[in-house]
Amino acid sequence: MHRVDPSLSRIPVPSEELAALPDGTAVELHGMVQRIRRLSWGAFVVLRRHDGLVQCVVPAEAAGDAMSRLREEQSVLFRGTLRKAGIKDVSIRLRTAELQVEGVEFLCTPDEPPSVDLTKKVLELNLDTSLDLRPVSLRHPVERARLRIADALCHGFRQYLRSAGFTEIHTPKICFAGAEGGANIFKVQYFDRQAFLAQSPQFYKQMAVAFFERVFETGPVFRAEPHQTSRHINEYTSLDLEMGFIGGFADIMATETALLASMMEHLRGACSYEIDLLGARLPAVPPSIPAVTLAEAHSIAGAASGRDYSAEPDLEPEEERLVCEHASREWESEFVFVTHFPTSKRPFYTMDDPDNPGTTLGFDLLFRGLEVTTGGQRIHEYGMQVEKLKSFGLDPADFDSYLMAHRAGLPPHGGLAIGLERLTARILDIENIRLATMFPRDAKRLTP
RNA sequence: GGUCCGGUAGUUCAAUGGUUAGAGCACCGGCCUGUCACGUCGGAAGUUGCGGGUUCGAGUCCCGUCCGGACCGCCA
Repeated sequence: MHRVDPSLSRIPVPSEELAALPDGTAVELHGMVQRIRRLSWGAFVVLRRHDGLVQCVVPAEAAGDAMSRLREEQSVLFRGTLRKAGIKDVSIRLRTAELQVEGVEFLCTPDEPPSVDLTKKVLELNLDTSLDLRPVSLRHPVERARLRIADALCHGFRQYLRSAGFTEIHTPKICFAGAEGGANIFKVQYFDRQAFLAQSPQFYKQMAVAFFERVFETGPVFRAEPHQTSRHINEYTSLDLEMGFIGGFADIMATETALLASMMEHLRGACSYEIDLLGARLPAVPPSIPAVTLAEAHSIAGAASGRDYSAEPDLEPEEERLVCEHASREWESEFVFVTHFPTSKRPFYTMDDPDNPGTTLGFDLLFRGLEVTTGGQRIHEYGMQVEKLKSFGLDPADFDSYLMAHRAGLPPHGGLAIGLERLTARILDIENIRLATMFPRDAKRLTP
């Protein structure tokens, strides 16, 4: 037996701390070689570290044959001293100092040069190429910065909800039945039975309301729909929450408003480098996000386009854009809630509005022309839920384990789900949400 | 699933139906150089997605097929 050496648990020094070190401090930096500019006396080597790029000065005499062995995408360990510098390149994170290298250790040299030019300021790849080459293309500073934004949003989501009395849960992704119904569910072989991939943590988070009152989850959900658009993928990250003891569905919208404000504040603080690099324009979350009914949304969109949408049971993508433009112009909000979708268009667990029969206490949140959230108040009474299942043509017996929670009593509750990739894409003004996804899954893409 | 658009070098793109299909970046070699999208000279790099057809001649026109994209349906 031997014990693990605890001193091996080293944390890479953040760039902010490097920037604060006095001139001449001896440091060791590891990383991968992002780009090399060879000069007569040596080379400038831009090192890709965990949190950003740093410029290193490698004199020819620094380490024997190091100059001739240097390659892009090598893993290296540089020993040297920090020196003040004024670096113009905004893709470099540490701009006030550089590493004067005195010793080089090569940890790994790639077998082939990268298949795309990672030294460019912007990786100008076709979407398909970028996705095919994901293990390489994501090494580019701009490409990986998008995922860092998504990470910060996720972190902000967790941080706010934990501070607001929510418990993080982890629900199964292999399920007996789907929450949303319909044919858009992936079947999987589960030993000798058929199971399904979760379309949503809906059932489980509702059950959890009875024991944790407020819960959230960040995890994958799966939709087997053959859609082929810039805003759909078949596996996406759902930022879910569910909360009990609500006074009405407006409580949920109010919670999302505070949540989004907190997430943006966190993002601004955690990702200033990435925000600058990507030229991201963070939205201001108003103290109160405007809300319109579906009927009002149709009327706003109709006035803008001259078309009549009033018979549509749902919002068309064009309407989402028009309503957002209207909200931005007239109400100074890039966010807008749309409420009261028809009963037939919302899942069976959605509560109907007793004051407006045929419509639901559900909402969508539109942001910069795209639906980024769906939420609503759920049915908490057993009898009401059984009746609605039947009216949807479903057999309550198929939902016995779900209805067990209703029979045992549930507080009035509701919740929502934010599409992480969609939110990220709209914040960054990315055309296709696949670029806000590390390894997107769609009808035509299963690798990498 | 429907409609429309596209597929040329590793990559991003050019190329009236008419010489040997070109350019930038990357790559390889030389020169220069505290660079920062470094500069400069040269080199290598192609089954024009695939199959058929029209034509004296097809990257280009036609048909089929494969792959991809946008929009729609559906949804976050």
